[in-house]
Amino acid sequence: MPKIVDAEARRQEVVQAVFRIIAGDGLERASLREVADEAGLAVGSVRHYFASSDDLLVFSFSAVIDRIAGRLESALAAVEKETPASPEQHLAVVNLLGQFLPLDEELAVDACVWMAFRHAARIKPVLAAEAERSHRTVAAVVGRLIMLLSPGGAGDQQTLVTEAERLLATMDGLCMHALLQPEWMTAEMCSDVLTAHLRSLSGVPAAR
Amino acid sequence: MPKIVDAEARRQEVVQAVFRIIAGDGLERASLREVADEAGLAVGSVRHYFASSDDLLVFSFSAVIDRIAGRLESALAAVEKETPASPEQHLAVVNLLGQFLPLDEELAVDACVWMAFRHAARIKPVLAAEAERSHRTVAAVVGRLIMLLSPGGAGDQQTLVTEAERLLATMDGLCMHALLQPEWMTAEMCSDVLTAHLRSLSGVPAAR
DNA sequence: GGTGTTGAAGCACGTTCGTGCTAAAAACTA
DNA sequence: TAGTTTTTAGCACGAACGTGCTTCAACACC
Repeated sequence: MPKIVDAEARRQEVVQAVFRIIAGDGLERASLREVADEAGLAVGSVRHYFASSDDLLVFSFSAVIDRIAGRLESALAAVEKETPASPEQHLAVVNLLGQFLPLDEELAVDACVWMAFRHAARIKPVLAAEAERSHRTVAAVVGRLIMLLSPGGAGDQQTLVTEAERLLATMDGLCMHALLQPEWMTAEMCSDVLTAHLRSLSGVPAAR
Repeated sequence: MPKIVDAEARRQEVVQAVFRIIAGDGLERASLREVADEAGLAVGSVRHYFASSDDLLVFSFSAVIDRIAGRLESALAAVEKETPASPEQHLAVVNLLGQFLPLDEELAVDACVWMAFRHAARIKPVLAAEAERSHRTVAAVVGRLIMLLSPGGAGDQQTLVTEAERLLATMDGLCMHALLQPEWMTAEMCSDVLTAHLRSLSGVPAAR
């Protein structure tokens, strides 16, 4: 049998190297040679775990989606535990939405990588399936959140979908600005915008 | 003197070729050879008008910013002509915000190119200055729009800035989704989200 | 203890990239 | 017509890329 090596752990190490490279130098720099260097391995070793460069990228994309989705769903569970319209629920909602933003180093790396892959997927067909999974997963979480925040759970179905898409767009825009214009879009500004949106949101279903 | 060639027009043709390549195959494919092919020129010819590859990219970035800024400012002037809170003004506002979205072929190409350059600017320092100019210019337009929509022009200064950033983030998020998930974010969905946001916006300053 | 499977490493090939440089072609001036 | 300057075209070089294929060392099992 082989050398004692946990193949799955090794793959995760390589993926972490991919993340660091994308966050620091962009996705186009995530070549096999660069990744191998960053992971402290030889090119042949990386290729032993990933059949091709595309394989490595798709696997990394999938990994970052799983990380983000995991955070979002556990945060959503925390929201569901709180009683509706309570201050505790509001805090849980802010915490959930904060998972989208690059508020600490780990979140920033994931956000960078996530954005890079989603944009790359527009061009590279191999990434398209994962990009769609990413969108579906995150949209589902935001959709459930909107349902929870909608008073009584009633409300027009169409309005709920629209509000979910609106919240999702705002969060993606905030994340983008925080990544690209960090000196303008500070953490405080993010927080202000977020609370303003939540306030605007709670009013809309009632006005219908 | 030279061959009868309008140098500025020739540069614009090359820039158009850059736009087509970025929109179709991504920014990393916008190499000198590809651009020259797309423009129907030789590599040497392109290099005659642009000192380096970076030069070409920076010039193209600047060009797309000017195009977008021009559209926005003329649309903003149209908004300013209408009487506040009138249906005509509302239409003009929707038209202005529609300039952000890939609603037709030309707007889609510009949006693609704009997004690609802004994200590339995070990595490539040569693009940073133009990226900041882009952000400043667009933020100024959106800021003036928020001022126009704020009843009486009064309202807390901080609130206005927050609302401007919120609108900008939402528009960028909408644009992004329309580019990356066109099957989910249709033109109709864009319109719905946009009107929902405008409704939420008009309520906030009054509630303060 | 021998043996075979597997992780790790590296070479070689063809392609593409940016760029410095040279030379032909074209068009206006004298 | 001869000369000058701009435009166009192309070659050559070094670097980086993905990938097929080979080689070496290490460990588990019979």
